[in-house]
Amino acid sequence: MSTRPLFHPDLESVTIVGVLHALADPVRLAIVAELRRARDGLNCVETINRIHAATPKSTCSQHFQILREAGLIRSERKGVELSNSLRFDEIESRFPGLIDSILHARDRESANRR
Amino acid sequence: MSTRPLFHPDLESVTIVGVLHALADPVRLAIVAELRRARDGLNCVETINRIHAATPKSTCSQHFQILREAGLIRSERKGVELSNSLRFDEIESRFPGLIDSILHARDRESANRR
DNA sequence: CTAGATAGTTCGGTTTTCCTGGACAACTGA
DNA sequence: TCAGTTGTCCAGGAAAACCGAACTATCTAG
Repeated sequence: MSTRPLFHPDLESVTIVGVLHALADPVRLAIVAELRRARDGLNCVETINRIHAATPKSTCSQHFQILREAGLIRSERKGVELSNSLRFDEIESRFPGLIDSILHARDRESANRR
Repeated sequence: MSTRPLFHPDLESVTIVGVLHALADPVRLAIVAELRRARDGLNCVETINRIHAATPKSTCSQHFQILREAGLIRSERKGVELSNSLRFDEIESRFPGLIDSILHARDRESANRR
């Protein structure tokens, strides 16, 4: 793993278009849903396992990078792994209700499919 | 203008990922914001004028197509033009609160920029 | 300390998607 | 019939996504 510092935009430079783009992918949306549910940070592998996605490592790495640079998640190095968590309170203060209304919409869709 | 029929997905096959992808573009998001505000259908040129976008015609045509095929707007031919309107009530019944929370987030962002 | 295993990243090539100018089709009004 | 307007289609080039393979960094067992 590289030791290059992880870039996290500050809240003011988080954009809706960036957020929507980051969420406009089934895997990334599932990652965010999972991180929303989780109490503590989750590493990438664990997150991907939980959402039952068979996505190649390099693609996952990219997905997390996109989420991070959109300002949706925060990733801290913990030894070999990253501890990823949703920047929920921050996003909530900038765009109240946004995340949950999107996640709620996703839940409704999968509920309908059954 | 072609006379080929315009495809509109029915409500059940509208997906959040599709919706988010359609909205993850500044021009398309502005179009939706404008159509949300408008009482009646707006044609493409008029819509683009109102949002002050200097976007080439062919690109606009594609933007409207993407919004239409994501299920967000309905377009009816009225002579030489299209009358575009937001499928607000439908989307609202499938994904309650989604559209407005996204548009609200967009408003907040542009309010902050001033 | 070394070997092996694990977590992520980087690189390069392929595929896919996006953007746009230019030609075109359909309608309208003069 | 002709000019102007609205929108679509097409084809290219540009940009972004995807993914295998090689690599780095860290941890653990022996």
